[in-house]
Amino acid sequence: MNKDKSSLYTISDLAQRFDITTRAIRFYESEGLLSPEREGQKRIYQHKDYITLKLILRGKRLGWSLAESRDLIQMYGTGKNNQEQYQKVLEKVQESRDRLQQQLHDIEIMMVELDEHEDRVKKVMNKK
Amino acid sequence: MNKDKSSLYTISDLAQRFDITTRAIRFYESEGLLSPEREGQKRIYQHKDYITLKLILRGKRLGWSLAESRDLIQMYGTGKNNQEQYQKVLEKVQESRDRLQQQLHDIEIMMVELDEHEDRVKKVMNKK
DNA sequence: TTTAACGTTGACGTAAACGTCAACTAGATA
DNA sequence: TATCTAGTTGACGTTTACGTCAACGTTAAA
Repeated sequence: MNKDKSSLYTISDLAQRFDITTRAIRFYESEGLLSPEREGQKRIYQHKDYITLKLILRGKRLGWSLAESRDLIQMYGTGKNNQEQYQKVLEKVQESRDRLQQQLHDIEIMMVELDEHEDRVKKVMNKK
Repeated sequence: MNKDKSSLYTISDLAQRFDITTRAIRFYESEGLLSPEREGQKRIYQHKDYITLKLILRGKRLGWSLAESRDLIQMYGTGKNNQEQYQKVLEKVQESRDRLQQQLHDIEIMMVELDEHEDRVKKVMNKK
């Protein structure tokens, strides 16, 4: 296991890589999702922080709140076998899957209805 | 075409059917998504309003803003061939589809990683 | 040594989608 | 007639996830 220099980032490094603002990154820290090292007063981020940010943003895409993502991150972070926390995360994942299922259904219907609408409009236009 | 009495609803009728509050329904009206008839000062909803509410809630599930759903609803409402509006809606639908694709990918990875995490935790426990 | 570039900590502002509460009205019922 | 039960219109409050200053501290280059 080697400590690779390339796995050190400044806050703006990370902001660029993930296309978010430094403000957002600091906010995630204030919410307990990140806890970077310091060098003086400056934050220094390591590869694990990079991974955490990936988890945060993935959670966001799935509609998770930051508090919910925090649970997931803590679970990975401790490495302990916190069964309760694990179950909570599993439930969240299941919820997300169900929501996705519903959304797939919604989108399907919406497209059918849009097609039908197009057909109706075209028919009306031909009558003229 | 018959005007069915059963297709008339009070605001709390609709609230019950869709499991939302009357406040929400009034809010949708104030945002220009609904425009029910009045009987005195009371709102009377018809079947088309029921349909509109269905569109609103489906939009919400897909992460659309009320303003976005309003475009969709207006499009259906006018019955006119507003090509520009139609294109805007189509784009929105496409966006939703893309987002869903990404989410499906995210969920898949998340589940794999949870599995891996479980395995690691179990291995550590067996070592003891 | 001054000026950039980058970083830090408050603190207040913002947007969307309602929730909550107050004050009022109208119709139905005891 | 008194009291429910629903409904109505403001108006202000709430939550989440940051955006946007302001004021200040390093560090490095000109």
